[in-house]
Amino acid sequence: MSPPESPRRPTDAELAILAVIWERGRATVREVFEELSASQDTGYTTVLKFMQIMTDKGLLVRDGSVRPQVFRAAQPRRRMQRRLLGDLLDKAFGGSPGSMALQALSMRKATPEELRAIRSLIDRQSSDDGGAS
Amino acid sequence: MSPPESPRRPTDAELAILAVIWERGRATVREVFEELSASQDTGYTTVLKFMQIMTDKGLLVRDGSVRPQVFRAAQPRRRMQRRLLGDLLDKAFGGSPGSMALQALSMRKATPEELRAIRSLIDRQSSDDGGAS
DNA sequence: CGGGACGTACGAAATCTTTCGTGCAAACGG
DNA sequence: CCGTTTGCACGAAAGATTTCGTACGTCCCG
Repeated sequence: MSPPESPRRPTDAELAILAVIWERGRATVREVFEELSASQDTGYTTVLKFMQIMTDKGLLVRDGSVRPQVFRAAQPRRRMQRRLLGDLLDKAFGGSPGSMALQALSMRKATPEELRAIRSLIDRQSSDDGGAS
Repeated sequence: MSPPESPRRPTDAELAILAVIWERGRATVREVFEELSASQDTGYTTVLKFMQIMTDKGLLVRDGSVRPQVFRAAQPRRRMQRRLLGDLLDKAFGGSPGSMALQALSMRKATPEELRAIRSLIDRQSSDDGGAS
């Protein structure tokens, strides 16, 4: 009925909760609360309320069959990352992924493994281009 | 007085206005309005109001000495991009710039020039990392 | 059994964002 | 000079987000 097909973009507070759940795979309200309250000042019922809202929005899936009910992310982390990145790409980077990637990389150092993966992706895209210089 | 040193993060609507101003360097309310109303349904005074708010927030700088007053971005595009990217990096990518860059690049194809720049940046970081202490 | 701790739902206040309407001043054309 | 158009500021409504208080149910311990 209510849960829409395309979940609305998560707000900041929702994203903080999602981050915890993505990390753990699944979590109870208390688990999320414990983890969040370590870094920020928040109340238990506040977290609970958000998780209820997020379930309504279709961001989370709830299993109410067990006593402390457990929640999971409705969408995999990757898909959400992709969405958020795409939004930002259009809104702030004029649709230029290269500029975005460049700045992401210059912000902090990536792991050698990631660098390797990026290089490989770039090589694939470059060959497409066909440039003997 | 009011204009804080670190301007608050722009909202979606504000970002749309900033995008126009970044593109042009400077703009009047009407110019921004014309450009925005081409793609979305918005009113002139709505745009004006936003630009006033953004000036208060320190996102824009206003020159009221000329008749249609002109606005400029208080911060260069780059700095804002960096900020937004940094936010997203922490909130949705677990602080991993590599993962972020990888997904940005796999979303759309970047220009050869950008690819070249990225490769060069990666090379620099790789050598840094692997080498002697 | 009774009291407390834990879990859940709900409502609503407090804020922030988005959108205009209105009032007024300046500039412009005839 | 007078009516129209353009520009600007302000206030306030409508919507979205964030934050809890409160009420209630269940379960466990003594």
